Amino acid sequence: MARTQRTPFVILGLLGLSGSQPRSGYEIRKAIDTVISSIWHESNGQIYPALKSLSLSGLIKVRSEAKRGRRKKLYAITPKGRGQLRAWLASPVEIGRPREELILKLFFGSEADLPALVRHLEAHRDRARAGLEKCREWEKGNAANPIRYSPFVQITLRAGISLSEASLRWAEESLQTLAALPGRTKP
Amino acid sequence: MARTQRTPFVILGLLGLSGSQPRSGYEIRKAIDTVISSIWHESNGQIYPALKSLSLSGLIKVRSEAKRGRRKKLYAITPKGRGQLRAWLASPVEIGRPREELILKLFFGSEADLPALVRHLEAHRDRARAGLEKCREWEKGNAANPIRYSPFVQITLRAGISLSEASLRWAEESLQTLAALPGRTKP
DNA sequence: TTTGGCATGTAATCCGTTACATGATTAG
DNA sequence: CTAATCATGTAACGGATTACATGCCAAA
Repeated sequence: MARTQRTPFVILGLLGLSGSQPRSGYEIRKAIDTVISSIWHESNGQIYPALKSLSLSGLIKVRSEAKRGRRKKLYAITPKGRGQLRAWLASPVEIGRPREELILKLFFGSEADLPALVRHLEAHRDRARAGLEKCREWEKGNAANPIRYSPFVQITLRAGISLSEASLRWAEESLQTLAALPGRTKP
Repeated sequence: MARTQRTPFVILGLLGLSGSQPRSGYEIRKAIDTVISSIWHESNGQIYPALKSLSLSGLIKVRSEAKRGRRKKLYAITPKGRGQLRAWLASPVEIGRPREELILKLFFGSEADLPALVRHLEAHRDRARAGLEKCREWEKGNAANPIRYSPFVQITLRAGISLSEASLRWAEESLQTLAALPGRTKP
């Protein structure tokens, strides 16, 4: 079998966050796409089936609600679900196999045209910059707020900052290397 | 459809490397598992079917060889294949959706037990250290060698070093943060 | 009235891994 | 002799994305 499915645990994790009320599938999707968007991604085709199977296993429980005709299913984590979540959180992190397309394209760079590689690196640099900016704002917002993030969330934030910074520096440095290559006129 | 398949291009890239003679599927597999192991991964179930379809499309050509009874198929890139490779190398890098299991587990850290999180971070730190060491040795070997790596390969090396370093620093820093948490006795 | 956000879902399809099958050769 | 390495492949399965289907509500 391939990697064990992680979608259910992301859902359990979000529903288990302290001080979180029951959420609908739609809200779970939104939460993934906003608060943990730079850490994790899930599509509808994963979320809704997972919600169904989690209910069936008794790890979450549903409460249907009709808010002015608009149907809505609110899910909450059960004690059993919280147990499973804790077990997963304690289980070893599964290491993903590397698939670094940018690095691979650079590795084959001798066969490629330079302007394209430059474009790739510029795009990467811009993404790193944007990511870094986002993390820094987050951190600043946290520092200003009397209610601080948990140390755990701060650790994830620091990861984003550290890695974005490294990524950004590397991209800038590499762009300079490419610019200095023979056959390129200096700007 | 999902992401466009990249296996064929990895194969084309390896076969297209300047100064590379025809290789067998087995050798391609080995090359992936050694020289680009920290960048890319492929399994047999991907490689052999890809070789077949690449031959059928005329992007690579086969030459069967029987070396003392042991059958062996040697593949070489064709001009058409090189064209496709160049086109792919120039096409925008497809951004993978984030799936950072370690970061996610830390994010949900309030629900987890601390010793487990510490184990996760230690494992991560060790991996980062090992990766960094490997990159540094590579770089040292290169500096000592009169025939230097291409600037492109050096760029990928620098990426490995930069990111491993950042990863390592972050892990060490985070372990200290966790160690200082209430409920933990200082070592 | 039409656009966009809320809301739930399913089906097709594909990428990729695991696991297995098969067999020759070489080093210990 | 037997274990490891060389060597080529296939089948089953599962995880994940895309794309589509459906419908309500509010605001422009």
